[in-house]
Amino acid sequence: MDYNFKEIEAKWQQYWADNNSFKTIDDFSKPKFYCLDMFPYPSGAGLHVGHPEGYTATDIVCRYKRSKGFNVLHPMGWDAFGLPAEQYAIQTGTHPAETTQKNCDNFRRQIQSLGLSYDWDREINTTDPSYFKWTQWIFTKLYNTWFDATDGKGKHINELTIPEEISKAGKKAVREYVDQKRLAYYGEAQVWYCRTCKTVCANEEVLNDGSHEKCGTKEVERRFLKQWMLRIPHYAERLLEGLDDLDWPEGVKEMQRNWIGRSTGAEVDFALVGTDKKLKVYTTRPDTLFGATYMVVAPEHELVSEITTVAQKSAVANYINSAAMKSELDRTDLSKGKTGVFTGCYAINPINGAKIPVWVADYVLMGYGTGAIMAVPAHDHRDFEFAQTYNLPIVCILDPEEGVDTELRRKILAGEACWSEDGAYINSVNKNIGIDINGLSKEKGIEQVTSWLESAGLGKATVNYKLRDWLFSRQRYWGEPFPVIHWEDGDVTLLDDAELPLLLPEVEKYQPGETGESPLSNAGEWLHVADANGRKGRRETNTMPQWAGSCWYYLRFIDPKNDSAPFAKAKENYWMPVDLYVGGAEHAVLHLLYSRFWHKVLFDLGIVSTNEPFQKLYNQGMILAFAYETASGSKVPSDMVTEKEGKYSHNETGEELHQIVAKMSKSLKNVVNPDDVVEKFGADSLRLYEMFIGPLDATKPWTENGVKGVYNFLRRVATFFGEKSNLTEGAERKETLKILHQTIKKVGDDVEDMKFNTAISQMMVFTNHCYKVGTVTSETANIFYQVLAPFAPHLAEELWALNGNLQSVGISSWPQFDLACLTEEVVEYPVSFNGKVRFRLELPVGLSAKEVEDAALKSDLTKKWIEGNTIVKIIVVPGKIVNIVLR
RNA sequence: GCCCGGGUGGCGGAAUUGGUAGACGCGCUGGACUCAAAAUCCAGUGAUAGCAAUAUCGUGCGGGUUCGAUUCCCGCCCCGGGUACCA
Repeated sequence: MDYNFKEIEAKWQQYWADNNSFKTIDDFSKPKFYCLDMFPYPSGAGLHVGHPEGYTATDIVCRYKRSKGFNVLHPMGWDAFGLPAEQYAIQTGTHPAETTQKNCDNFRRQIQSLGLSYDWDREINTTDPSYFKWTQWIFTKLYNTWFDATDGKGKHINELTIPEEISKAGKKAVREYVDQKRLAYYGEAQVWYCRTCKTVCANEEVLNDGSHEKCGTKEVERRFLKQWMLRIPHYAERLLEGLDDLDWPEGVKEMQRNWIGRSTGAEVDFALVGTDKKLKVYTTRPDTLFGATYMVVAPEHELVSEITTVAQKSAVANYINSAAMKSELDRTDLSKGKTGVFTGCYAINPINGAKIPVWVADYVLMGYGTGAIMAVPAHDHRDFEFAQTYNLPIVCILDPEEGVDTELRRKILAGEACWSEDGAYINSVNKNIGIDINGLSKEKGIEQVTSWLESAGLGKATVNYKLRDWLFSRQRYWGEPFPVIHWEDGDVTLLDDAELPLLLPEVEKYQPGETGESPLSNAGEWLHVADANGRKGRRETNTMPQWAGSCWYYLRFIDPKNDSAPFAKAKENYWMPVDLYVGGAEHAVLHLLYSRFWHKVLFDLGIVSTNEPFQKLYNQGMILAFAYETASGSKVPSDMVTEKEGKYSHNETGEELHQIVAKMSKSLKNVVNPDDVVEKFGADSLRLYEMFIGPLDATKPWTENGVKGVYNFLRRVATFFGEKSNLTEGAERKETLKILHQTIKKVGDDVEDMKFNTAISQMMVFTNHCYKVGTVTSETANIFYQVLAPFAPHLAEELWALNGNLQSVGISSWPQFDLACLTEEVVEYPVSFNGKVRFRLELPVGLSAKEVEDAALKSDLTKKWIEGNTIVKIIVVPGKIVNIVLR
């Protein structure tokens, strides 16, 4: 048989479509397997070879699981809100929905051409009103939820007890109180704003030199704007704990832990001299209180203006101004050194009564802890650097003892060097208050000082997180509108469920408004509303960020057409959690943290039945390409490169180039389009190569010769098994049976372990064997097709049908391997002398160690190797190796 | 700086409760077929020495444990990713 992949693939794709082969039925009696791909943003560029990598892997797992009797949910959809379609709209006036539709159609066509077994009846699109209706609905749930810290659980806002003094203070006070508790709130936030683009931009879009990545101008400034925020830090502890039981790559879990950034320490109050105010600091090292020689507050700290003395007023004001002008990147640039200014105010160190100066410096950040610190320069590198710059006292209270060399220790004790590790306390006694931690180690010190602070009412043990409120609004057109109305009297209300979805208005221009307002502020008719009493209101004009739609899409796949609920409870109960989630590592934190957060809120509200959404996560590695660069490091496009005997040179200059691995890029002309690969080698070859190129989680370069290699394999399969005379009836050769059953076992095990590359190599070994022996039985062939089917489904179906099977290979059961076929009769023992293998000895299987030893000693070859030496010891590992130690 | 990955032939990669290093594929070399080429099929292919049998070396570097180390331990080097004044 010729390997006519075009014909074969078209035929079977049609067959699967006609027979609804991949339709998932909600049959609750079967064991379920929910296998999810991170759904793509349908860009205008179409599919990249990186997309089918993950999709093929999950497809193989799904086809395998189906043949093992599982009810498999394997859906696909589009994360289709996003900036590119909107920018295209600004340039051309094309409605983003139109662009999106076109791109989705193209993505769908490309994905379908790969023979992936998705249930297309469950396709979803985040921009579809029937989808974002429920995104808006979930937003209203977040808005109407508060976090009860006592129970560690989110609850409906109706369950919030209003303190009596608040209710007495009137309606406005009550509303403010409640708003402070909601998981979603509308508040002032400091954001980046680009005057050229007339829009806020993300931190990542502002480059090192203070210019805006998108337009290149330096018209970027910080603005305070009212924005929607989500109180994700309330779930910090839950998000942290939840990680422990997840089957995720350790690296991803670690990144989430770092992002959440839990630290334990204490809050300590310092009295301010000459005022009745207190300055509250957060520290992880309350034990070093004796070494606190000054304090620092962030420039934005509310007390700054109050505590600054008249003499220091202008210096402080200047400093605050210049700090405000600095970009975040300047401010956090460690190489630039620390700056600050004295406020003129002093505080009292509660542990020893010392009067210490209060400074303002921008190395202290308002957003973490209390925005103020006690500085312990002897034992904190940042404080040390600052103290050196401004000649502030450095008092060592922790002796490193034997931990360092004598010179360094001398410096540390003299306050000339900084020591942040453990040691033994010195100078840490205050008899008046009964504190003496001298000689203790760090752990004990922290414990004792903290309990003293608590008993003295000066502070308390505190847990802090780096995780911040999530800025949840964008000044964009192409996003989910917030179902929110701002009324003229200052009231804010949400639409009723019955009024959802709130659709996007048609607008004439997609350009943002003049004052940092979203393009929706141009939509006059949509914008202005009035209630029954004639009260006027204005709709929220910001839209939700792209994360919103992807936060819960895995739930919608369960019941995508439900229009009375986001999903039916019974179905959710059956399908959740997701058993396998595959996608790129770039979502290690944001998407995966955001959706875990939403999921936990929904769990608390009784809307979902599992505490976590994704039980097992697997990150596919990136697919890169070879690129070429000159000795000086400049890159050369692939079409300018000539290869000769493993050396590369420039077509025109003849300069020698060396091969590197880099991201595919248009400028390097090394982008691979999956369409071209399918056209040239077929979908099965593309699928197989995506898996054979290397381990799924590794970063690896694409090579066309590699595709040829797997194409060659498939062609050899088609040629061998397509030839009727190669298939016989009757009993199979023993050796063929052995390799066949090895293959069944290895491929099955490897699929379970996501080791697809070695599964394929085993199938190659089997095929090479078939060529060697010339014929196999048709039963052997059938079994091989079943093993091949998850990987190269089109070819497997074709051969399966050719062999007389009437139903799809996809509905057959995974073959059982027979242990009896795998057992060897002889073992080839490597015999080594002093660890070096010298020869091999064939022995019957199942001999005892003693029998193996005797047999080895009897061999003439052994005698030869022993000659002139004495045997010290003989090690026999039955079934593995013989090692004879000589002297 | 800190955290997490990873270093194995010319290349992508196999093999770890410590037990024959280099499966499978690419590339390369030789042969068959062909007027020739492509395609295909067959054989070889870690390095060095040798006609060969064979020997020595060999999993980033330096040590250690062991009968035996790619695998375990200690100390380094290099590459990739994440993060960054979080007190």
